[in-house]
Amino acid sequence: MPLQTPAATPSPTQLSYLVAALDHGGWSDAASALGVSTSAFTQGVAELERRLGITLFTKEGRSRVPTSEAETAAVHARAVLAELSGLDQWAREVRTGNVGLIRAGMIDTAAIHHFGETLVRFRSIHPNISVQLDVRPSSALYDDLRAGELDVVVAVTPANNNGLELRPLVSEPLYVYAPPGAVVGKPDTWGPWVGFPAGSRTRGLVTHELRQRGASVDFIAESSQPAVLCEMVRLGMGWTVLSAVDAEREPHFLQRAVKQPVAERALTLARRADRPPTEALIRFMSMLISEATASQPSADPGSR
Amino acid sequence: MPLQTPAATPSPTQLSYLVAALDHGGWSDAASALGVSTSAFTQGVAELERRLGITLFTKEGRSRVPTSEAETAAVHARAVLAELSGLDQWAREVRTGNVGLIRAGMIDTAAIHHFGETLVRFRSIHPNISVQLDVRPSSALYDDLRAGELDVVVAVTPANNNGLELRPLVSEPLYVYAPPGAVVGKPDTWGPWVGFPAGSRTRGLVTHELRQRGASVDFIAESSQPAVLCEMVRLGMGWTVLSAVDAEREPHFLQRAVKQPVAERALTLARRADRPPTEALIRFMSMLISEATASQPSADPGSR
DNA sequence: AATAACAGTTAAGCAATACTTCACCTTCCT
DNA sequence: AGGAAGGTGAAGTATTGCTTAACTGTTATT
Repeated sequence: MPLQTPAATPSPTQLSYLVAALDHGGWSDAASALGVSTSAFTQGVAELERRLGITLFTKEGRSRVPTSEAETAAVHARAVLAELSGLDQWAREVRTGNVGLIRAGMIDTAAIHHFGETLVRFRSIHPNISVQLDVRPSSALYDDLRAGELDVVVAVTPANNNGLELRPLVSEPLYVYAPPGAVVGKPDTWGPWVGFPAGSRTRGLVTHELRQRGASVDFIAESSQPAVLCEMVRLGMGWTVLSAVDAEREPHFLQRAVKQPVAERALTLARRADRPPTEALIRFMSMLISEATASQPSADPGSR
Repeated sequence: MPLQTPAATPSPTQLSYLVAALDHGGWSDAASALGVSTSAFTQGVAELERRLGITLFTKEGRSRVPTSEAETAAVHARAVLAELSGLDQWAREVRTGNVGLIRAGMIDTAAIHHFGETLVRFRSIHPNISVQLDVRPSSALYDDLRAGELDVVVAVTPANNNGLELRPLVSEPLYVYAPPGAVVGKPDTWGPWVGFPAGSRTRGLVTHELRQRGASVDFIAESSQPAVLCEMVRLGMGWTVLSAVDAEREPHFLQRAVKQPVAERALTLARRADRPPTEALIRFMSMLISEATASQPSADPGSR
């Protein structure tokens, strides 16, 4: 049974014929305004009448005049076409990246210190792109990114970039901070520590570097919030390793125990490689990238 | 150059696929809900994405999940479909005759005496059918009917029914009315007359019948309004010939000068034969016809 | 690890649609 | 009467939207 659906609904083209017929003097006039032949127009109107089951025009001399039903039908037709062109226009704006929704995730350092101003500026430049920002630890962000809950993530460079497309953004030196009054000697005298939770990217990095230097890796307390770690150090609970932006900032200002950084924490921009970025997302990412390179003049300071 | 228009607009079918995809769990589910194969569904969604130029779904394992754009697009899609189904529903109501517009024309006698109540009742039975009533002399009504300004007319039976479809409604006897105190003798003593304007159907009829009886046809005043003619007669300006419903009614009540009618004026229902009546018009006409035969029990009063 | 079930895709073919052009047909105007 | 104007119909073609059937990649089962 190859019959598809004879009880067809009016096509947008046919509806546009109807409104054109009412807007213009005659059919050939209306047809050429739409850029089709009068014949196509005739057939289109006839088909519309068939589908609606209503006579829309009657012959009057050698021309056609609309019935009173045609006027009412045209009201509906115009409404349909208006909605349709609304859709069309929205699509065009999405394509050009003027509107959109970006679900972004960042670790707190990135959201606050590195890209806080960038986010504000992006929103002011693109008021019709709504940015939903999720601030959480790196691993949670990568999980959500992989699950498709997030479109883009700024976090500590992950171990496996499986299925992700990465762009390096900034590199943060990590320094050792000791409790007030502590004696800072050789690395093997450092500790005990407070730090990010076991399993976090930064914690792993720090543990590795401390071990290399022969320091203890005895963690007696954990928190994923840098501010909390700072406060613990100030209270004398232990030592920690943090980025300067996290530690040397009011109201929890700490002094570096050692001049040289013990590690480097690289922040990357990540998105799922398998889903094409929207234009809005592309704009967002390029803004992050350009701001990052601007604030961090790359690895060779002697250039130029 | 056979290329028609590659920048196609989304089809309603495709939009319905989008909303179905968001309403149901998976695509095959949605497809079967719409009564099409999953294959058709896949292709439809793909085509919609192509036409909009926007990625609406991404692969997630072995299923497909909507992007944030899809949700917004669906809002537009739903709007379009709602308007479209509004059109559809309106068309159905017009087809069944529940809604409509009827442009009717009647001579005043018909509008007031014969079908006044009918019009009121029709409006109360069919509140969504709007009846535009035009009350004018017969010839003007026929002109407008022929010009397509009116859909249906109740007037004095016309001489030429060229292109019209007629249905007899009622037949009115016309009586002679004389001024108060006038002596009523043989027809050749009647007159002078006041009557409908020369050229009107009734005037022609009356003139013809008076002439047959040997009466004068000396018209000294004209009006198309029966009430005005009555008043002229009461003021002694002349005699007239009117239907009983027009003449023997307050506040212009006249007494018949002669018991027997001098003529019969037939009122007919007329519409253009070349344009198909809407369902609403059919209902209107049948109501007029049934009321007319009810009030005028046909030519054989002894039946049953 | 093999296999089956599942969810969606792709290919091929077909019917309907929506155009085109060209030859009409009517009506109106001169 | 002759021609222009406005619309219609037929024939042919491109595009659309559907179907079935074979296929791919993922997830669950054994």
